[in-house]
Amino acid sequence: MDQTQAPRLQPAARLMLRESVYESLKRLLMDNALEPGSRLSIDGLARELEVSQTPVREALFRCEAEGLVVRRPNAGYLVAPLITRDALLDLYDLRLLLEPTAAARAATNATDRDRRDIKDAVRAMGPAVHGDSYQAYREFAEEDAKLHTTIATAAGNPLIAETLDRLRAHVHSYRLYFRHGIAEVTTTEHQAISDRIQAHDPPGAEQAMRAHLENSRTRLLAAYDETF
Amino acid sequence: MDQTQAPRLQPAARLMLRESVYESLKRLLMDNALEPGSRLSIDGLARELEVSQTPVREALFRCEAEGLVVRRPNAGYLVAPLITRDALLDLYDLRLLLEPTAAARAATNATDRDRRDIKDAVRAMGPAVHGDSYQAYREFAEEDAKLHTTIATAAGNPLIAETLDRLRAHVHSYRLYFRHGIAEVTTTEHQAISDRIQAHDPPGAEQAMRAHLENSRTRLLAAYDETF
DNA sequence: CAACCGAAAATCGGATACGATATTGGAAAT
DNA sequence: ATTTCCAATATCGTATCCGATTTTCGGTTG
Repeated sequence: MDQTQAPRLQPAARLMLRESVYESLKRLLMDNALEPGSRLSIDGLARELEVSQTPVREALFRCEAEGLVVRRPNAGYLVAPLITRDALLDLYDLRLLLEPTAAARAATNATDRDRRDIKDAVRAMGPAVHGDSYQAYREFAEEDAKLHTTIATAAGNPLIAETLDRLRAHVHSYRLYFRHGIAEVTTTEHQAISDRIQAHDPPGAEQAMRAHLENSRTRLLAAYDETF
Repeated sequence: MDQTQAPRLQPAARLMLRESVYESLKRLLMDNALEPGSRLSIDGLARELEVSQTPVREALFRCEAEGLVVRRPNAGYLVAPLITRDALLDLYDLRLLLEPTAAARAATNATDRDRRDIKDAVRAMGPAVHGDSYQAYREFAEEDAKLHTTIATAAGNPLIAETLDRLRAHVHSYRLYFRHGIAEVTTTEHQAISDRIQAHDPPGAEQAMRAHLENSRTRLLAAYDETF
């Protein structure tokens, strides 16, 4: 019964190692633990995370597809730079095409379950602002993303929700606010959207969402311009 | 100077092997050379394409992200099933949210270069219909995708063009038409869109694009219902 | 002193082999 | 005919090696 093999700290963790590496990397990136523009060496990450290179490469591959890192052929990966001002405007432009419509549809199509989820998501965001730490804002950003996703899902076309998720708007704003400092948070705008959806008021929901996005864009641009 | 090494047929093809594997796989999938739902073994593909497993795994990873294949954890990959009728409706729903607006914007924002590209793309689609083969329709589908991308790009917000590309609408319709038989092709609708953009007529372009998408949806649904 | 050049070091893309684990398909048994 | 069990097979991750390219760094030159 003696172990002739070298002892394994993690005996072949069958829990989808590539996923956990991806999550670890994403967290490192989102928390700005890695400076935008700095290099990401494959086996450096492998050593740091104590896994082999295979799952690291797959995680980087995925992050590249999501725009979190950029690849230079035969020269490794870099942490993706912060979103530019122009790209930020494009992002909100697209959101303004999709989300007000989604909110209006949610006001008619949402199931009771959907409406409850939306109400819960708004309520969950109140306490998240308490702490002054980055961690607190991070939680807020995640809750915010969840609310918008819930509304888009309630609209009835899953493709719209997927498309919005893919924009990772909350990642960009989080990374910006991280540099600028904690932003004030407006629960009232979210409350207004939820109210109009609960009231089965499509035009109201659409308008509330549009106003929220436009205000959000203004706040984020102000943060951007103050930082740079 | 004698080569003690075994001769290499492709001396370390530095042309990004993962890319070419991805392209090969995508072509196999699009041409329905692989039945939807059938299994895709990693080293089976590796042997067939005469590469090692490493680039195959990365190509499959990418195809999974694009929805061309589906993965069952610890049990390999399957060729993704054809799009469902509901998903087809969702797809056109989203396109109708984005593309008419994009066409209207293109009518105002397009540069001279953009307008020329659009004109060329429409012109290129005339001859492509000639052959009766699948190959001919494949070329048409690619040209069609290019036209829509060009218009979206001319609208000025690259994020919109990316979003539309990611839907891979032409892949879905190609795979459907492949099963159903060759569909007739309407160049007149494309011509109308191009005309309105060339004439700097935003409402006209928007309307022409909307009509085109609605007709396209009708045609594709008819093909779908006849097939199943 | 700055700019350029070339060799060494680091790193990437890929190949290959191997172990552990999970799935699968078929034979045996109820 | 349905269930159980087992062997074959495939995936996922590890470890290691290789050629090619990129980067870095030191030295030479204008």
